[in-house]
Amino acid sequence: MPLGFEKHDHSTCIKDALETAESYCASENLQLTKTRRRVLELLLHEHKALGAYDILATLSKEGLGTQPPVVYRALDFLVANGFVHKIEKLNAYSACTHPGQSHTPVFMICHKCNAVVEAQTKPLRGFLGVAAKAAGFLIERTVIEAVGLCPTCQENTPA
Amino acid sequence: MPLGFEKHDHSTCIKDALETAESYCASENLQLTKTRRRVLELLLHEHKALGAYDILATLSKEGLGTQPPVVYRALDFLVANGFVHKIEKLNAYSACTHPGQSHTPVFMICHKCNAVVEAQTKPLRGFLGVAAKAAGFLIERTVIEAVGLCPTCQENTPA
DNA sequence: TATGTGGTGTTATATTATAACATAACGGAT
DNA sequence: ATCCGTTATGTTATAATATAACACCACATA
Repeated sequence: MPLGFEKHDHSTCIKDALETAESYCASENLQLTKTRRRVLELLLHEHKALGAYDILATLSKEGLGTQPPVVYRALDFLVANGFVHKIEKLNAYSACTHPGQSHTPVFMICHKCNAVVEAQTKPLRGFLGVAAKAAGFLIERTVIEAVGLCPTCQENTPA
Repeated sequence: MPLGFEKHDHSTCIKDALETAESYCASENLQLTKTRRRVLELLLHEHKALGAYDILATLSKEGLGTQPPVVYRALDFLVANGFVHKIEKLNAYSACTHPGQSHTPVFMICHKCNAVVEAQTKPLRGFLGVAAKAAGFLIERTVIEAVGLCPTCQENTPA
């Protein structure tokens, strides 16, 4: 399965993700406005997480707004609708690479190059569910993040 | 297994945890100074996460320091040595309830009453490890947090 | 045309965290 | 005993992240 640290045709993956977002918004009567679309695009261009203020700096240059609420509103929309995830460990945001699929995302964060890859691990949800059930806890959302070294940075950082 | 939302003898669990911390520090030549000890104590008194500035407010009343670095330094020490965990989702801190045991902690966070319970789920580490291995990723730390409703709040919040 | 809903613009502020530099306390090597 | 490295504390200032609150606008529809 495509787990993400490999090279790939990036322009295609951006285009696909934008199209998916557009058609989903159309079907759900959601407005993918100029600023929202641009924020999603900026995040799709990276395989790393961007801070809200990094994004705001770009929006600002492009005349799309200068104040924090501009970017936080766009991010709220994108997160609420599953196009973007917040990486809690980094207080930063990353485009969803499995849009449309309901999922319990797992993020692998390289602390050297800051790459962020979103993996799918269905069994994980099951195990968390079992632990939660034993405690009588009702899970609504999960945050699962692993911090470490991506394959490339392991090679360049020999033990 | 004791998963934590049940009632228990709280004064005993605080005392035990402090003693464990003390003997560990003694054996490792770590200094559990007055402020560090007090911060750990404050966190042990709660089964919820406290923000750094909440803790600082108490320290300040007690004459243990008034500036942010005071509490962040104490928290850094306690986190680095495994006595306290940071709850990333809340930007807050919670005393470790399994001190001394090497573990991949899983937190269940009630968004109604703010209770935080730390569970142990060994299999989870395994599954994350498998996913990471498939991606060639080397895990160093993990953040696993579930947000939802604790048993008590489920009862008081009928569907 | 009135009214509700959702989106934007803007000012101000809250919350969380760290940089940087000075001082102190202690232990071991010379 | 003094020098020096290490660790901890005190303090000022500021950085980084996030939200409250209110005014305005556009559009749909009753």
